[in-house]
Parts: sequence; C-alpha cells; structure tokens
Amino acid sequence: MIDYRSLEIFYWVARLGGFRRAAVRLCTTQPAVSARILQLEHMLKARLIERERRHPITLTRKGAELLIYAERMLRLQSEMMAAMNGSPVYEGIVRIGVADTIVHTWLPELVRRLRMDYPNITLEVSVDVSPVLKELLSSGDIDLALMVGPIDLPKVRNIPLRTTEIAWVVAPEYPVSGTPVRLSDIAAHPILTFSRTTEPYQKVMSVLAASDLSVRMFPNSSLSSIIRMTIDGVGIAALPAVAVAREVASGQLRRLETDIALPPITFTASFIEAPDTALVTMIATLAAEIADAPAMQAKVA
Amino acid sequence: MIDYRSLEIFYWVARLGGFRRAAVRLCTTQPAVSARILQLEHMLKARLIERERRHPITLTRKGAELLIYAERMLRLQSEMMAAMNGSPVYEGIVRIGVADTIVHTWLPELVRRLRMDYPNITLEVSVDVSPVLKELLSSGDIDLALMVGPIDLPKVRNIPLRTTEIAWVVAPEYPVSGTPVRLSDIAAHPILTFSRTTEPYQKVMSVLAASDLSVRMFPNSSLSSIIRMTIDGVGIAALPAVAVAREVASGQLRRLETDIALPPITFTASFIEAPDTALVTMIATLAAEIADAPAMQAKVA
DNA sequence: AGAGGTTACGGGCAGCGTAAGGATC
DNA sequence: GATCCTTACGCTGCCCGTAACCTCT
Repeated sequence: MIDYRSLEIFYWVARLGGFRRAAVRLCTTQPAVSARILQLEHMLKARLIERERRHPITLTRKGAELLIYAERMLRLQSEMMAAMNGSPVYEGIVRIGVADTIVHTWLPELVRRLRMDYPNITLEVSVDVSPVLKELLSSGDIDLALMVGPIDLPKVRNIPLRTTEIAWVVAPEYPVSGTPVRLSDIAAHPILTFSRTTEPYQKVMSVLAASDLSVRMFPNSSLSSIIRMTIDGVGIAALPAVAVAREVASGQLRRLETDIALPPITFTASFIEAPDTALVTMIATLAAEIADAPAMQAKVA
Repeated sequence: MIDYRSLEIFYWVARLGGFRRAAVRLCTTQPAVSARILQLEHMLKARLIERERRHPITLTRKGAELLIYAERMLRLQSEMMAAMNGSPVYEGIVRIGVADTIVHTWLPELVRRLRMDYPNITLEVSVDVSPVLKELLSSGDIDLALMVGPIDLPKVRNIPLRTTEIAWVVAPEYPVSGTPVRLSDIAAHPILTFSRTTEPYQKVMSVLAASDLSVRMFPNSSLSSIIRMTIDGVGIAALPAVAVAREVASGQLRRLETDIALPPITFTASFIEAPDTALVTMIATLAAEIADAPAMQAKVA
C-alpha cells in the first residue's frame, strides 16, 4: 500500500519542482526524499518524475496522474484531522520569514500569542528583506512570509496586513531646509534605506529619477542599523512609518514634513496554498489580526 | 498523522464488531489490532470504541465520525491504486470458503486459472457446509464464500453462480420400486444428504413433513463420504445434481426419475462489500464465469 | 472455563541521517 | 566547481508476534 508520507513527499517534490526543495520544506534530508520517490516508482512500476538537472523537474504522465490523487489524499487527511479534533492540530514546526520592519513592530506580539495559545508550535524565524523572503517562500525554504507586497504567483495566497506610508526621518538636530521639505532639499543629503531590491529603495529612486536628481544612497538591510545611523546624523532615512514610530514618538528621530508623493507599501502574510496549510493559515490570520489591532496601531502610531 | 493501516484496522474492527475478528480478517494478531486502536485513540485524544464483552462492540460518537473518514480514505486509496496500475493489484492472501459440491465440481478449475493468471495471489481454502461458511464470512474469517444461497445481510454482495436441482441417486443395483419413483417409495429407505442445517436436508425434510412421512436421515457433512456410502448401497442420496454428475455419467450411481417437487438450490459467490474488495470481486466474478462456462456445464452434465 | 481485550517483551525491518559517489552543466 | 540526485551504511524506533495477564459471563 502507498503510505501517506510518500504521497506527501511526492506532492511537495512536484509542487516545488525538486527533491532538495521538498526536503527542506518537509524538514528532512534529500536522500530520504529520494528514497521515498524511488520506492513509489518501484511500487507503481513506473517512472513518475523526469530528473532534469535544472529546476523545475517535470512529471511523467503517470506522475501527473498520481499528483491528482496525492492532492486529494492530503486534502482528505487534513479534512479528517480537522473534523476529528474539532479544530486542526496546531502543532509542528513553522518556518516564518519576516521583514525587518515587522520584527521591530508587532512580531514579538505574534510570537507571544503563539507561545501562549499554541505551545506545541515551534517557530523558526528568519529575518531578511522582502525580495529574499519571496525567493525563500517559492523555493519552499520557509512556510510563511511576513513582508512587503503580495507575491504574484499562482497558488500563493497573500493576506494583506496593513499599509504604511514611507516616512522621511532624521536626527532631531540634523539640518534640513524647507517646510515642507522639497525633494531637492532631501537629495542634497545621503539617503538611508533598505537594500536595492526593496520597495522603499526603488520607490525613492523612482521619484528621484523622475526629478532628474542625483543622490547618495546608503542601502542597508538592517533596520536597526539604519535607525542607529540616522540617529547618529549620517543622513535622511526613508523608512516605513511604522518602523520608526517608536523613535519618532520618543523624540530620537524627527519626521520631515514633505509633499513628496511616495506610494505607500503594503505588508502581506504570504504562503503557498496546499492541502495541509491549516496551521500556516491560522498563523497568517493571527498575524493579520495582530498587525491591524487597535493596540498595535496605537503603539506604533 | 494518521496512518493508512490504522484506518484500515479501525474500519474492520467497526465493520466486524470486534478486535479479534478484525485481526483474523486482516491476517494479523489481536494485540496488533489493539495497539493500533489504542494509538488511534491516544492520537485523537478520544475513546473511539466502547469495549463491551459481547459482540458486537459499539462505536462512540467520535468513532462513528472517524468511520466515515476511514471509509472514504480506504475508498480513495483503492481508487488510486486502480487508476495508477491500470488495474488493481491482484495480489495478497484471499481466504475462500467453499461448499463441498463446488470443491468436487469446478473449484479445481478456479484454482488453476488463478494460479496461472495471478501467481501473486495466495489462496486459503476452507471447506465446510454453507451455513458454517455464512458464519465464517460474517465474522470475517473468510473473505469469499462459494456456497449455497445468498446471504441476506446488508453490505454482503451475492453473485449468483448457477442453479442446480437436487437429484435422488442410488447405487445401480439398489432396489427402488416405482417409475417414476414416488415420495413414499423413497421414504422407505435411508436418505443420505448434507447436515441438518443445509438446504438439501431442509428441503427434503419439508417435502417429507408435508406428506406426513417419517424417514431415516443420514446427515453427513462430507460429500465424498456420502457418495461413497451411496455407492456402497447404504441408501438413497439427495444431492445437488452437479455434485454427482460424474458418478451418474460413469454409471457408479443411478439417478432416480421422480415427480417429487424439490425446489432447486442456487450457489452464490458471496463477500462483504468494503472499500477495498477489488481482489475479492475479481475472484468472485471469475468464479461465476467458470461455474457457468459451457465447458463446465458439459463436464458435469 | 472461555471469550475478548490488554500488558510485557524481544526481534525484525523500514526509514532516516551522514557521508560518499556520480552526472551534468 | 556547483548543483542535484543516488548509493552506501549504520542506527533508531516502530510495529509485530508470542505469551502471560485481566475481567466478565
């Protein structure tokens, strides 16, 4: 008989397009995945997967046929677990990728709530900039990404968290002319923001490019480092307003009043849709709830 | 996660109403079944089965709920196997209960065909009279019964094999008066037939009772023994015509011409309907085909 | 005493992880 | 050389079967 585990592994190999990725996603090793697939192929006496050297692998006809059943089986299994336990079993390991901004605002609250309400969930948090998180998610290295912007791929579910504008902030004593500050005033100073691939960087660059201004950018992937440097008077920072709300409130940073039209950025909780995402969905929903909670709004506003 | 095997075991415990029966049906031991159920109950943190001392056990509410999923899961699994292999995997152990009459007519042909076409099937044949076979089937001790008459229980599938009349046969020299022989002529002699619980016995008894005749019956559960004794002139045998066709053809026995209205008896291939009966169904169908084959008809006619 | 389920215990084997081995770009 | 899958191998843990035990009729 065909094991549930084998189908699960087969499903993720097909889904993520590689043995390695499936292994990472399922928290196991590549040989284990390999053995399962081989066993499956041996049992069904048919090759299921065309091993090509480049991502993604392709399924044979038989493989595609099996995938349908694998998906149905996983779905039935999780439906059963949900029905039997009243609610799905919220336990296991979840790997979350989080953008720095979220780490500094409401991630602690999410972690606290999870530890309190679901002590059997083990979290593995990786912090990185959103473009990297997108890669990690689509290669199966993380299960859930809390970051900027939706991922526009099929089968990825994006739960919008909250939208925030980009604020220009400086050290209180830092000299900036103009009220409101114009773009050219800002461009005279070094601008600190996230790394080149991120939305804040690109949005800043696009308005500057439109105005034909040149500028010294200080891209930096660490939010706390950017904040530190800004407080130390290195330049003007362009950061999500929520990320610096505390420092602005405490007077460590001063928010510039400008009329520069920077489009706001939207955070999302994104994850790959699969038959067994009850756990991840729950966490994403909880994240949305916490991110939008009045308490949080007040705390960071 | 819940194993396929656990669901299968749970299904059969529920279906057959006991741990022991399920163990027999699944070719395993009672402790193994017990352990699986215990593990399942532990995993779902709920009692699934009320252990009562008498058959059948009853399911708790949770147990009944799980049974639905177990059945769906088994069904999906066998649907998948069927779809993937083109045809279901015809291999494994099948326990067949066979009535003596069939053993002496076309069972060898069935066994030969199975051994030839499906060498991976292991047969375990038990021979007994039909009422006993019915018990064995409903308690899960056999998977398929080839015997007299349908089993009128829900979830039992009966495939009609062929109908045969009951013949009165005697040794060639045995003195019987009358042509055609009347019932009272027969009642003067000892009558050999199957044991008390069987259809031939009961049918003979009912016509005799209707005529208010008393008679000496020699019930015997072994067909070959009955034939032997009849050839030796012990009395008149009432047996399915097909069972003595060979002896009549070879002249070892003589068939009496009578006008006694004995209702014919019907053989069936009967088995319990379950989500995974592809193998048993195939054998039952093959049995029907062989039993009704012209070659067989000729051979026994 | 017998039927039916549980507990105890030892052995076998499946499946996993580590590490080394191709193959292809 | 880098990436990706496969093979080799030792180990762990699960699951099964045997046997003894419990409990109710």
